[in-house]
Amino acid sequence: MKNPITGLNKIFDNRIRLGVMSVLMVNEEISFNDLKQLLEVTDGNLATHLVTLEENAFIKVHKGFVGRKTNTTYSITRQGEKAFSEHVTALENMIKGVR
Amino acid sequence: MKNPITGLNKIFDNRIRLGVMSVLMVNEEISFNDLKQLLEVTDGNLATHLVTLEENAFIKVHKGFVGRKTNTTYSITRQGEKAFSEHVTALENMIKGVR
DNA sequence: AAAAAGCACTTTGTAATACAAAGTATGTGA
DNA sequence: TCACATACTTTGTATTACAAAGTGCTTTTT
Repeated sequence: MKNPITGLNKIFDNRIRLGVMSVLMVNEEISFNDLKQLLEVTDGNLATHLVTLEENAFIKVHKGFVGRKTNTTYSITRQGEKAFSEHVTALENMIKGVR
Repeated sequence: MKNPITGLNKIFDNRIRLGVMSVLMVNEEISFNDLKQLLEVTDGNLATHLVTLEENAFIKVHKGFVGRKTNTTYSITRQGEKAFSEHVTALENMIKGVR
């Protein structure tokens, strides 16, 4: 028998970071506020998790405007896609064993 | 768009507890030592995670012997199967979005 | 023009969590 | 008897997560 949790990325152990990444896999970009509402987190908490993801080069930030209001959006990077995809593969392999 | 991380069980956010559960989904029972080697954790750390799972009634403990040596084994409970299965379903739903 | 509000943070403080290492109880093999 | 194994428990520390409050900038409201 093999260790079922090898290949899981520690960054994605956290559910909020997991949520951010899975949203960004299917949305080209999403705003700070939309993310906040979608994941139901406080802004400070979301901000720190976004910093973690950015420090790992998994996401990138775009500061822009909608009309005259500031609007920061986030998108996934190549590395982010790769890392998340590998994490999901590891999850799939784990699940394969149990289902 | 819906929150992709609803339905995830917080107990299974931790990778070691996730590993224990996924092992117990496919093995009727496993010994403390085998788990320890499989998941590559220290005994103290494993013990605390096993306590957490037991407190949540997700696993149960059997103290026995192999020959004359003590041998503690763990198995999954009905509730444990249900909770883990729901967690995996939530993961699958999340993955469905991204794959 | 002043006040209030929105956005996207940053800072601060605290609570929870994770973990290694050391200690313990019980029993075994040499 | 002495060292070793099992399965913990205890202790201490480091890391993490989080809410709440504060900040700087801009816009909208009055």
